[in-house]
Amino acid sequence: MARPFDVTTVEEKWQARWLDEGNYEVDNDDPRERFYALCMYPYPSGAAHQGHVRNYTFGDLVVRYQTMLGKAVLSPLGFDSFGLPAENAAIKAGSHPRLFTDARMHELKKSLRRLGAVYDWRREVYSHDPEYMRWSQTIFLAFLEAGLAYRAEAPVNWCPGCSTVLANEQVLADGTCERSGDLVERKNLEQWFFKITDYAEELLHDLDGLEWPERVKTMQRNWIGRSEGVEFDLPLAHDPAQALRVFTTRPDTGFGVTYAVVAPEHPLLERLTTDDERANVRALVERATSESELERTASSDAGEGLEMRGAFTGSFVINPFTNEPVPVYVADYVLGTYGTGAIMAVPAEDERDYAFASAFGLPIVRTTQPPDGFEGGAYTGDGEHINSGFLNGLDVVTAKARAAEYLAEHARGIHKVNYRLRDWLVSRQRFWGCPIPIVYCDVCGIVPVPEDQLPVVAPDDVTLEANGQSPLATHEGFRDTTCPVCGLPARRETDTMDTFTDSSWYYLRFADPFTPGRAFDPVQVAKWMPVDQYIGGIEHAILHLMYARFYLKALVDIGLATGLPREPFRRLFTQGMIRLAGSKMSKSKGNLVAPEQYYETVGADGLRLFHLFVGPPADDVDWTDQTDELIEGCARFIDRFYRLAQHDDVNFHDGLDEGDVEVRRAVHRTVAKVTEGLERWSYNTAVAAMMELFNTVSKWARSDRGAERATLDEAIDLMLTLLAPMTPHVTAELWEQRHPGEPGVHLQKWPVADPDLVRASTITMVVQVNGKVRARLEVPPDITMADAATEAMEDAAICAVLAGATPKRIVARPPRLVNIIV
RNA sequence: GGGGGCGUAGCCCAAUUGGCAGAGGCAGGGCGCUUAAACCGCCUCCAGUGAGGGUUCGAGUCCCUCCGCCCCUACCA
Repeated sequence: MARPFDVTTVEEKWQARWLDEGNYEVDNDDPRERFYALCMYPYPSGAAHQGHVRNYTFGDLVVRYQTMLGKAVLSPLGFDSFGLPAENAAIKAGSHPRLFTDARMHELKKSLRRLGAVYDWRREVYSHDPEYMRWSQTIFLAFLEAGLAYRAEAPVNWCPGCSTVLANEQVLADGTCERSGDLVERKNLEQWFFKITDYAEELLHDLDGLEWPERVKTMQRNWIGRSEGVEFDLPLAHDPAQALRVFTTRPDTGFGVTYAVVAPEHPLLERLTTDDERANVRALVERATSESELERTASSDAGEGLEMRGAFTGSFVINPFTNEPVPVYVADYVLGTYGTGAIMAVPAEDERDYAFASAFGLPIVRTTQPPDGFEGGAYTGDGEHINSGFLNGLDVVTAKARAAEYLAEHARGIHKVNYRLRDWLVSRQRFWGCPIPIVYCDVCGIVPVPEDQLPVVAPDDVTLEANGQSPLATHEGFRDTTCPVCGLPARRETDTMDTFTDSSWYYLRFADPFTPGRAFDPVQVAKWMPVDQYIGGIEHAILHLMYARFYLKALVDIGLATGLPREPFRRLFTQGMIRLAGSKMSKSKGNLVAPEQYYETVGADGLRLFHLFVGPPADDVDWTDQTDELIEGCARFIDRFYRLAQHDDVNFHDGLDEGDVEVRRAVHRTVAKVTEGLERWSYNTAVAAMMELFNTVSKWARSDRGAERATLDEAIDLMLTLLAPMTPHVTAELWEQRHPGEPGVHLQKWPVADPDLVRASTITMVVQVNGKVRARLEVPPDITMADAATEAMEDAAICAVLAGATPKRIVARPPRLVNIIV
């Protein structure tokens, strides 16, 4: 494509200049109003892909726009540089993850610079920087001291492919690893956990005050999974001094409890099991604990084999409502890790219980009257209680309260809130992560590495193998140490931390990486926090965003972030995914369309404009055969604008006429439209408004009569200003051509539309008769309801249509419309 | 199974939040420029809003039902 300027030369010139000028380096004592704009820092996987381009285009627009509004904008960037891909690649290539990562980071940085995005690079943070690791480890130890980090044996998700433990969040619904796709196994291991569950209620509650997409808030609410109910005792029939403790959200259905179920891991199971049933129970427990989640659920999904998933223990417990004994089963559909690990089963009002009862031939007693015509098994809706003694006749809400009171009196019942959220498992049996700064001493136990010995950094000469062991465990020089307390031989922790720990506090480090001797100075950080606009992918809706929220709350509580707000991200925007042939464009799928090729042809500005223009920023983008044509269309607009700004084919006249004033009106209306578009994330319509204005101005200036000079100058300068955050290179270049020696376009004040010009002198009012458009009138914008009706009725065309008929009703919505009903 | 979102022209998308369905772009067609083509400039074609019903003076927009696609989640008692 022949272009009116050399894209590469112009873009490189300005990229270099922005780096030199340092206009986007802001100090913590900057007197301007503050704005913290943050894009999720990337995992360095090599050159930027279209997802990055989209993300950082939006981010850069926000940074430049807010700066032009006169604010001091904090715009930092760093790299999420620990993680599995680098380690796996290093194993394959026989090199070191650091070499690999550093190269990729360099590449990505270059590629982002090529996009024209501006950052305060003095604040750069990357996870594997020993200086960053020092504070990641300090925070771990602070959590430990505060009781927020603990060690426990737990059944964990073990991925044989990645040879590491995974967090629940990293296991897909089908029981496979989100990364490698391998079937996840269950294993019991001693692991480190963070007590995120201590914050479950606050994490849930504080969502209300955040300007986040509802979708993301809903996902977090579901993940936390708060449920309210009653915990109470089911006394053992053969030994009433002992009881099985259960949790239910439906105490009102107590009269319908026909059996109870304990999880295979339940501590009482052994005692509940009678000799006759022992073999069956053992077989079930064996199967349940060894099978993967996928195998466990496969049978129920197929609707068969449910009888394989449970067994009678031989024992009975007393239903406190009926005082009748009911059998106790063990079944794998009850989870050992939720509630009390045991349930009362009400087949008539719970679908899972219904299916189980049906398979085992257990009685089903309705306690809630289903509506007429209800078909199917369990009825979980509201209704009048039946077969329920003192609860008969009540609705569910009332019956719940009454039943809870009863249980409190007769079965040690207490009101209880349970959460689905589990504590955060942070241990990883991998090399390329931040080492957990702990020493195990036979005498002193778990000993934190003293602060003056931090950071604990992994040695370079480690043999990396995917053999199921922490690579550091095989390195004697690292593993074997002495106890910091007693000096006797001791062993280091050889696991590393989940990389989500790194991204849980990087936004704090960005705000103050300057204060020596600490992770950050809360007083400095408080000048910026919370992040005013956080931008990233929807894929982080649960994990990263939940962990980061937890970290900040915890850091405030333990005194490392005193005075800071308890929520890190005030406003969140999640951009749409780029998809190719229906699936997400990603490196792992190998379906990338590299941005590099477009830098050469349409330039960064062209590609940026495309991402802004293609559709609403929150929507997914389908990359199709036509996409290249759309991108070229964006470049074409830039070229057209460039020529107009250079007065190609433009004619001039002296003295302001009505046509010139109309253009001024259009310009100022566009200022208002674009500003509104940028404020409400409607970048596509903002770009469209620019194109529309361009068409208007171009036709006017290139007509035979031409343009009035000052009007054209104002139009072009304002257009340059409005486009400056979108296509920074070409606007900077043109501004410099037009205003040599003056401050650049990005240092200009964001324009404010002249309200007198925005207001139209007249507006077209539609007159309808019975909803059909019969006339259009030019009326003043502030026409009154009465005048609008009168003018409509007096219009000749309307009179003709009415033909003397008297209107039944006149609906006037001045100045837009009058509808006459006859 | 549960939760959420989306369906407007051949394609990507607008529509003052209940008021004339079309702002912008892509593709297509025509004309001009050109020896010619590309580039460039101008002009132009194209849907009644997935289907059906309801509320309303008025529905793309609100409410039901259905169809199609997408995302999240999944034994949490």
